[in-house]
Amino acid sequence: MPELPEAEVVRRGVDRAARGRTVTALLLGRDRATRRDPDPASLPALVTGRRVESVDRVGKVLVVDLWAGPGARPDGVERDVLVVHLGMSGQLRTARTGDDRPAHTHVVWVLDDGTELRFVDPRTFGHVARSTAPPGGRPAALAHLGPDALDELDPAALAAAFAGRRVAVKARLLDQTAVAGLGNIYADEVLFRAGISPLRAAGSVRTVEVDRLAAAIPEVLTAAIAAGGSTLGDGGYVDVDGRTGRYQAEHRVHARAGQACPDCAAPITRVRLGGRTASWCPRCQR
DNA sequence: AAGCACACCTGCTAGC
DNA sequence: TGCTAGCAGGTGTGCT
Repeated sequence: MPELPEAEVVRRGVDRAARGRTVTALLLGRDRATRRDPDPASLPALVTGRRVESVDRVGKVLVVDLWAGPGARPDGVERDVLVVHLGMSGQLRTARTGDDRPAHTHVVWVLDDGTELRFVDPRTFGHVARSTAPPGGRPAALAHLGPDALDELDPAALAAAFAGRRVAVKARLLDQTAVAGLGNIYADEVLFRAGISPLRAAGSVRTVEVDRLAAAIPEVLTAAIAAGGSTLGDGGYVDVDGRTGRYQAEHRVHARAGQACPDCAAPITRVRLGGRTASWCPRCQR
């Protein structure tokens, strides 16, 4: 479910709830949620007693920075972090300690103020794992990700990601090693706003088109964050307080096959592309 | 070696 | 009403 805007809305909620708090216990449920960690059994000992210094984001992945305290962390020290990937169906939810936990709660951070943070993930494509990060840098576990679509992408970086690639431009946008943060919803939306067909070979996109796309990406992502993200029909995405997003009302093409294009009124088409569904306007997008 | 299919899961919906 | 097939926001692996 969550793409960059949803991850960012969740990040802000986790930051509000957990930054500065000390973790008094880490409870692990289903093993699969920690399958990417080198030694899941030792995670509670690693995390318990640590203070949440910051909650960051790279692409769709959240980074919870933990410091053993008690004082401020000195500069220049390698950081222990937990990376949290929400996968298709993952949620992070805050609640009072003692409240009933929903089904599919796989990881619980018990905090020192009587609240807890829960990782809930029915489809179990998400995960929680430890990593380490250099001062001010990215965790080692996220080294493979390309530039963050909101914070690190510029026209030159996007052009470099496309150069010489014969793969469809939408598939390239979904490749997290090329650009980190776009998923199926926002890839459809940014291509529409840039007037580019999702089926075009990435390497065939001209400079002027790359520039339009590089401008559309932060515009769409910023607007989506401001609207609290996108919650599609199944209601799967909610923020830490259980609130749904509102950006789905602004979608121009995603999941609107058969409806009229908002710009030209031609019917929006859906095609199968790399095992996913792409929605686009064949008249506006060339 | 880029690009592709597939596996990994659960839940919901559309259709019979 | 009840069953089943198909589909869903993602990504790591292994094949060609």
